[in-house]
Amino acid sequence: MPATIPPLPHGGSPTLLVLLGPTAVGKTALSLALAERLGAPIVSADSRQMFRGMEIGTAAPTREELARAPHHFVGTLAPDRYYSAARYEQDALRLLSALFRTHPVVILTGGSMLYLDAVCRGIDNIPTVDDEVRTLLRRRLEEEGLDALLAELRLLDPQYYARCDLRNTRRVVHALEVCYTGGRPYSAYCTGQPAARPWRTVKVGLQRSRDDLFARINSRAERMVAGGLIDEARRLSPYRHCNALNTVGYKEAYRYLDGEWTLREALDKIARNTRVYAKKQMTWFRRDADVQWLDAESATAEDVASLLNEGLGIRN
RNA sequence: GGUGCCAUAGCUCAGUUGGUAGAGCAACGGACUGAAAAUCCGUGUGUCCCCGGUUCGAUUCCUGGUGGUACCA
Repeated sequence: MPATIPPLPHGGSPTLLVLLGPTAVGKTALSLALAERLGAPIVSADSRQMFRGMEIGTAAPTREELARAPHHFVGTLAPDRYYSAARYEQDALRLLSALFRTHPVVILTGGSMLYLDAVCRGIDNIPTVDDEVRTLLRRRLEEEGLDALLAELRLLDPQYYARCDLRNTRRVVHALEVCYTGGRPYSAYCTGQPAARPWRTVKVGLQRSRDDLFARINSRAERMVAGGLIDEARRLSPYRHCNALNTVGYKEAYRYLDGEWTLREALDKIARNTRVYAKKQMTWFRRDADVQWLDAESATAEDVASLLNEGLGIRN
């Protein structure tokens, strides 16, 4: 429990303390120490830890860890539930407004890059795609191919066509879905303007040397498998085609359960794909100039807390 | 011990009728606006096992060696 609750920093404005970094860097441990030091609740920004029953494969906080501070958005969704970054933004904003009524500081921690951005900067207001439109476009993609859809996108939204990754089927289809659902070009909804937030945001990133991080990822993969990841995947197999299970760790576990890979092969791939994921996260985080980086090996809750009092942070 | 086959990128392998070489995976870099642990894009990093020989030129052909592998003893 918190020894002292520090005075409201920055003239009393509520502060969202964002603790980010690649997977396995050590966010959970530091977030708990911080929560205790600041008396702050923890809001998870992890697109996979939100689902129930995926504790081992997502390295979710344990029962003991959860007991050390109030947590939100951990294990709250059924695995077959549709979810998205935009829904997360809405859910998180609602939650944060409530939490700030009683807490001067709230900790937002996780590695889901788009989820963090959704809270910090916002996602433009894009219409929700009709199921009918979605089904139709998927069928047309199969029957007519990507080129036909590209030609259509070029006509309907030349602006997006010009900057779109034309090989990325998912993006092309989504842009068309929005065009048809909203009756306006997809790019018309993309303002790129950061949303205003009624709180101060301080972003702290945790860093480790690549060798160090990769060694932690490798040994964590071993521990997951030893700790029952395969059984967990087996229990979740009714949902294996849901997006929740389109996740590093489970995909490889199913290849093993299907007899395609040995356990050793699956384990090696889990470690490897987790390393690839971590690199992708670092690529994303690196370009964010608002992040203040700390060395994960030596950073203490005290170090992070002191950043709060320096008046640094982003005000939208 | 004998005979055959193999030795090329970090790994699995392709290829060069003799003109110093490429795929997949990994690695490295990047993109990212309602599926984001998702989806997609870019980059070849090499004593072509070693010593000789033939040749204008050998990773490629030939002698020998080393290592591996299969079969026969």
